[in-house]
Amino acid sequence: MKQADQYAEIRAVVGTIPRGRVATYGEVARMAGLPGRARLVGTILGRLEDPSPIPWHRVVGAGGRIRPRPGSGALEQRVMLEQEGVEFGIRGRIDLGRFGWEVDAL
DNA sequence: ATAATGACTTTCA
DNA sequence: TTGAAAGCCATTA
Repeated sequence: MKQADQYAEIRAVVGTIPRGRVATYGEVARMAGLPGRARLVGTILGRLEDPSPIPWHRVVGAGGRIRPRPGSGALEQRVMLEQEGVEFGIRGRIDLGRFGWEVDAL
């Protein structure tokens, strides 16, 4: 399998995250068929062009925490998520039990 | 081919 | 609960 396909797969998975929900880097990697490549997901999202159709803001760190990153996008991400209805608790944490992606299984 | 880097995660003090 | 350290893995230099 070519790496270009894996990149596409990751972008596809991120694009599948429903509005108002979030997924962790690790989850995205696993669903893209690349377990253990959480960092790769972050790397790819960071290489996306500014105006990208990919909802990168729906990808957060483990435990529903916004991961610090170069630039001031972290703040933007939080704002966008709040606009989609995602609630942030104290300390800026997201309750994955309610806003996580694969929570419908209940 | 070796070394450094990073939008990650988990473990331990 | 918070912060530091190590583990992991593909990309870059």
